[in-house]
Amino acid sequence: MRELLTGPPEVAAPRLLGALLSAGAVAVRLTEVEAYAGPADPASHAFRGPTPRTATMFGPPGHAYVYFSYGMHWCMNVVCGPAGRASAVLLRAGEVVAGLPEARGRRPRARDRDLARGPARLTKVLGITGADDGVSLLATGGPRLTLGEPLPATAVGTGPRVGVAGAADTAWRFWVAGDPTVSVYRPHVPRRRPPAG
DNA sequence: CACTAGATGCTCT
DNA sequence: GAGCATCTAGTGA
Repeated sequence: MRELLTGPPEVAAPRLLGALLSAGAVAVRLTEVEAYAGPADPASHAFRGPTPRTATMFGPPGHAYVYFSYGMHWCMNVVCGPAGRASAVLLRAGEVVAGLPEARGRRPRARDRDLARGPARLTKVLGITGADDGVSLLATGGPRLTLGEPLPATAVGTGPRVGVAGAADTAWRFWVAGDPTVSVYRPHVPRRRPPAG
């Protein structure tokens, strides 16, 4: 796992499909991920160099990069690549395989297959917030948040990343083919400015 | 099912 | 101030 996460994100990302992400009682089997290649990637938060928010991405691999999105949501990445490269894998969706009661309690209106179908839904169901930014996912000793060894790869679908403006044609989104918990593709749409005045 | 609009606040320029 | 690696509720078929 550590060797895998030391490599480039477009290699690590598809291999993480099927891996188990555990947070307390709730666990998710990853079914959809995206690769982000740091300063070399126009879609990456690290594109314009390090900032306070993206500091974790520039740190060692195997840690969680958690950021706040759209004023309401948390999204989680796994930092990969050599330290300083700021590469990461965004965890976009998964299937809840443990702690179903807790998961349902955190998203009471969602059907089971939608519980972790989307990056912000996944963090909500697992109870992940900015407090988890920077924690190691590979540590031993029973930490709250852990990433298990990936299973042998099954059929993997690939396509462009969801909702990104830069490098919109780069096919760095990977998912478990045919899995119902994979989110729907949506291209980037510029936010319409409210009328002036 | 498809599509639209609004919520909501942090981050960086 | 502009721009978000999003989600939900609403409408219409």
